[in-house]
Amino acid sequence: MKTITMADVAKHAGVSKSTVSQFLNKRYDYMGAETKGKIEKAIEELGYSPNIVARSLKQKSTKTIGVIVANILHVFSTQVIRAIEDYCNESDFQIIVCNADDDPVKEKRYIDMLRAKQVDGIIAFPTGGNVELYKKLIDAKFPVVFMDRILKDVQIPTIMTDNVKASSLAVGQLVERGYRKIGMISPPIHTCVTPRLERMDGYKQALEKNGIPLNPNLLVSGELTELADKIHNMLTQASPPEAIVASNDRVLLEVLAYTKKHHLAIPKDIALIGIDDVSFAGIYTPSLTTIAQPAFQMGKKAAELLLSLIRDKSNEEVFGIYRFEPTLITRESC
Amino acid sequence: MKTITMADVAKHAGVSKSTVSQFLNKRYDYMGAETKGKIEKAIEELGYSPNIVARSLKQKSTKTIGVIVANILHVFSTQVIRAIEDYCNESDFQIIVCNADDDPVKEKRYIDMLRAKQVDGIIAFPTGGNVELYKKLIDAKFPVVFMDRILKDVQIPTIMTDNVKASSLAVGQLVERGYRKIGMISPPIHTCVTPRLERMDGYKQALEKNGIPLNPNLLVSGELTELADKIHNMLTQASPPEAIVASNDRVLLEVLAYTKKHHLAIPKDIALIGIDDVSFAGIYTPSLTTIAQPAFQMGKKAAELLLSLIRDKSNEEVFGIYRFEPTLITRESC
DNA sequence: CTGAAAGCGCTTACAG
DNA sequence: CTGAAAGCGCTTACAG
Repeated sequence: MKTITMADVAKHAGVSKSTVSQFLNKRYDYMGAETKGKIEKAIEELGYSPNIVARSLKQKSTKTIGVIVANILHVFSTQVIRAIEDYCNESDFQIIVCNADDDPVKEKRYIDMLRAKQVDGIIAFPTGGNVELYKKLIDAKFPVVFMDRILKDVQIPTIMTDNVKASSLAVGQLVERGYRKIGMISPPIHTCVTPRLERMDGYKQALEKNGIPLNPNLLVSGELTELADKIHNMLTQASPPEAIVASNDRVLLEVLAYTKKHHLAIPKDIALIGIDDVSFAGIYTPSLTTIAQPAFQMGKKAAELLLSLIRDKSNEEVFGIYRFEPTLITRESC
Repeated sequence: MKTITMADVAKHAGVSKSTVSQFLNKRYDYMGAETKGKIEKAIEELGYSPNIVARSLKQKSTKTIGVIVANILHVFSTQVIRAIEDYCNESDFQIIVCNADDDPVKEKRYIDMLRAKQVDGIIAFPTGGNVELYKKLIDAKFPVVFMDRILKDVQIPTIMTDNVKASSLAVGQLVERGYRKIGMISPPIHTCVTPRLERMDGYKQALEKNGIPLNPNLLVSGELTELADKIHNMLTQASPPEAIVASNDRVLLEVLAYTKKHHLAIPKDIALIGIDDVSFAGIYTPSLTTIAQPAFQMGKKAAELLLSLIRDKSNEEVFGIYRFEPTLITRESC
């Protein structure tokens, strides 16, 4: 199976390679109708399809972007990827997906690999462990957009949920329902995972705004595996919370596992609101009140920004943090 | 920012491009230690990283594969992709993800694009609408592996859940629990979506094996949007089922929405088992008995087969259908 | 042990 | 309106 190239088409059509190339790139300006016809026919007959790798080498653009997520298994990442893919597809870009697993070493390997493959840009959920590398990328005017994590002192457009708002929506809803003793459960608070931090901050601010003093005993964070114990301690203390904000979907699952195991009625024994609108929120009993992140809009925006940066690498206007509003979905759990 | 090339490294190290290339490809056989040192130093000093596009053009291998799924939002697809990515990562392959949305036109566009980009192979959840195209690919010895769908008369290795077994596991469990009037609810039955067909067949076979006559009134299939009505009709007929097999996760969600809305107790009013182990199966009340598909193993196998096909394109031994055993996870819903 | 040369399949000024 | 030529950044026989 000899692969057929532009040279073959040119010979078959009786024109030069240049002319075929012009044709393929739709530079018809001065092309004779007859020439066009001959080339079309030759392409058809030979079943020619251009080699984009060769074009990429010459044009120094691969029409491909890299997307580095922490883990494609997370629903939020999946939705973001889907939105990016849809947007890119319209512009004839492809995406290479990488799972960095929150490991800076893997992240660096992927970045190097993507650059070696000459991708035109990268959208990343940065781990926080490669600040210097990202700085080099900006120095080289390599287009990058961040998603869901803020890195200090790095001039890169960043797409974020308004996490403070998310918490404030959650606390606000609980307060409105008459709860005052409101706990929060979060994954481990590392400085690099911005949403966790911001949601915690937002929780504190919202309490204050509602005139509720912060009670450290109602605040729990820890690895998923140790959360069950910590939840138990929190709920069995002298003055337990009447309501809980679950900081994300995985925490919510832990809380639900706990309430099920201990036969706690929601919202009678403990009211509940979760950040992330999980798939089963509507069919759970009771149905779960949640805060939804606009993942699709966020993914689309990330793709938009990246492609605009790819088109104009020195467009500094795009820098900054883009906040997307979460929404409250009221159901029965609080 | 001039990008630095192999020629720059060669000049800087005082050797030829060929020698640098040998070095990069670890063909150290006859290379002097001194030469090696000079090149290493030059690469280091210049911060050189090879252009893989150029290499790909010459070597006719991009170390990239395409993965065409119906929809990355489906949990099963996500898990398969994750497994593929993990496996490819070990072999220094990258994956380009495409969503064909069960649309043959989109599927064809993606296949053409991936080939133009010179990917080394494709893993696809085929729509069934591009049989001729796939046949051409095999004729051209282009490596392809199918996932989750069987296309007749196409010589392509195909990874499948043993769907008949999945249904038989489900029906078996219900029978063991004492149910005889067992219904099944399925998405629309199109011939091209193999799992639906096979699960339906498996259901029928399992009934027969258990000496239960098939009752067409206990068999429902339809679009997700019309399922609520159809479920209603099924459950309010003269002789309704005592137990239901939900053919996949999305159907299960519909059933659950229905039972919640109509305050049906599970399993008292209606017992339930779902194919696909949904994330909330354990924390639902009652917890849900499910049949799990080994998505990760399946994804890994697909990647294995594809890479082996890429290494040896005429390896016909790999053709055939690979069946993976689903497992019963017993919980409380039946 | 290392280098000169050709070539992968395109694109792009430039000449005519 | 079309073609010859150079070049993108590598790899790979081959010669020495």
